[in-house]
Amino acid sequence: MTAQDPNHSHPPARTRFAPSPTGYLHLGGLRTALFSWLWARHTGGQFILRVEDTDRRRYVPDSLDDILQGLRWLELHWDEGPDIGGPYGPYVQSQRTALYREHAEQLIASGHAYRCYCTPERLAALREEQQRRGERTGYDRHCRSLSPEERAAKEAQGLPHVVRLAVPLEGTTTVHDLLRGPIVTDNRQLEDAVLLKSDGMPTYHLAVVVDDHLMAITHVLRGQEWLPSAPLHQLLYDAFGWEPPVWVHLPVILDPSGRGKMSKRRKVVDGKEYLALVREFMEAGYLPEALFNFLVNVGWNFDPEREVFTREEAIQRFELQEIHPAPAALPYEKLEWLNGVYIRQMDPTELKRRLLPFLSRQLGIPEEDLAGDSRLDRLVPLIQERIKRLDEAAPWLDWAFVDADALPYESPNVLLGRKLSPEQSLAVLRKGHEILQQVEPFQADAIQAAFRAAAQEMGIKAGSFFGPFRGALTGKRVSPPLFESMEALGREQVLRRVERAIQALEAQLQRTP
RNA sequence: GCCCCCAUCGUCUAGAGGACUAGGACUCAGGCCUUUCAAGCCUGCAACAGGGGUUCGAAUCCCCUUGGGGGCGCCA
Repeated sequence: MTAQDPNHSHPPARTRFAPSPTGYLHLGGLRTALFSWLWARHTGGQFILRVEDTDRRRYVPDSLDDILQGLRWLELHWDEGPDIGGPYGPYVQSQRTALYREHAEQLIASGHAYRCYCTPERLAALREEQQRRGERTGYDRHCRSLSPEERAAKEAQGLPHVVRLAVPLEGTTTVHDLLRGPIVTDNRQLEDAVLLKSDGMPTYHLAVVVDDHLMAITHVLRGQEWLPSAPLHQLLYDAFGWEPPVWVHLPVILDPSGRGKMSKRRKVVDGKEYLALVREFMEAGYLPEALFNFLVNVGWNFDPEREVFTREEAIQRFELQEIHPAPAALPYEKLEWLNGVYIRQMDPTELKRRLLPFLSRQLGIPEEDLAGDSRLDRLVPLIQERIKRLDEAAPWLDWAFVDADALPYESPNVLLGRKLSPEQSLAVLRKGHEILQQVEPFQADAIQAAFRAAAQEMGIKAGSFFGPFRGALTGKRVSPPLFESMEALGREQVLRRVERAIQALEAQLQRTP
């Protein structure tokens, strides 16, 4: 049995998702969280949430809520985290600053790090000069070679300082990425990165290494943009004498045009708008189970012959080694299709329940009123196979929730049957009105049978005969199935609408004799 | 500019040297069904980036080129 055997069992893994509260959750972040969660669940381990809030300047107050909400929406529940605690807390980096300082001191003492007193101005000037000369930008290690006397003098002045990693001047550093194998970096390509900022906060490099180790994280899944700094992290693990976790650098998600990393803003390509934030997908009426299914199949493949699967099945089959390391553009049309698949296979009662907030908002009707409206129970199954997103239901159903008098016949053409003149359409409506008054029971089958008979009698194709009623009922050319819609509306409303349509057509004929 | 990663239909992907006439899905096109629109069913279009090796045999292994992506902050 090889390590790549899908049936190979793995020891319980501890994975984490470590967002920074500097912006709203986007699909790239959600995918990283999803894969981390999947691996923890697959191995029967733990999924940890940690907040990396060490950048005070970029902090966005409601972003953490947004992130937690997004994860909960997809039901990626964490076993340890800032809100629920756990044995390795606290899970918020700003509450762990003492830990980082201690570890930075430890590195200084062991000669793996040093204090640097260079001012931001000096660094900016240095970078500018390097760029002007076309050199690789980076710190020139000015403070690394300070003598003890010089250091003491700077200290005596009380100068602000950072702590930098003393990268070996020679040799190579090897990072083992699960998907790519060993990656060897010449240490001369590496910078003496800042570990502790002058405000006492750690940078990502220090914090992530200290926390992942202290929290006993076994597998680090993160975006590929971290690959270039992974050697730094390896060096830190070496300096501390710790064993690094398994690193899995996930392929970046490209924006829909396929060029460039997906941004956090919705993107317009060829006139189509592509969402980026998880909250936008929620608001647009995508189902979490569909988004879950969709995201799992980008960068990994559940089964070459099967597109639709449950989360339990995904947990069971998921394997880190099978992740495809190439960057991928999100196939949005596939998400649209998948969402439709999930809507269609949903229990209609459940669909109605999920539709309520959307219909309420879009139709301006309180949710409670809609929930108790029996018309909706009849109507929802009719649109179930016609919508791909929950926000598409309202335009299919709005006509049913206005009074007959309020229904606009904006284009008189909606009242005309296909290939029928206004006069013929009027005759059809009058005939139908008669039928609708008498037909018993007022149910789809009975109405349809009567209508078909009438159509045949008049020598009109059934489809053409039905057209004027579709318009009369809904004010639209496209609607849910006609007879079921009639049944849902009830005889009285249907008759009033047909009467109004007859009046409208009569008025039109008088105007244009 | 320097460093790194990646490379199969338009897109997401299957493919672990012979089972490849390169499979599936979305999209698109055509057809069937039909009460509008959908849904469903059927059919079709469509890819191994290029060049060198290795091998009896390469989509698969190696090298180069090209292309794409990422990174080079007291951001994460």
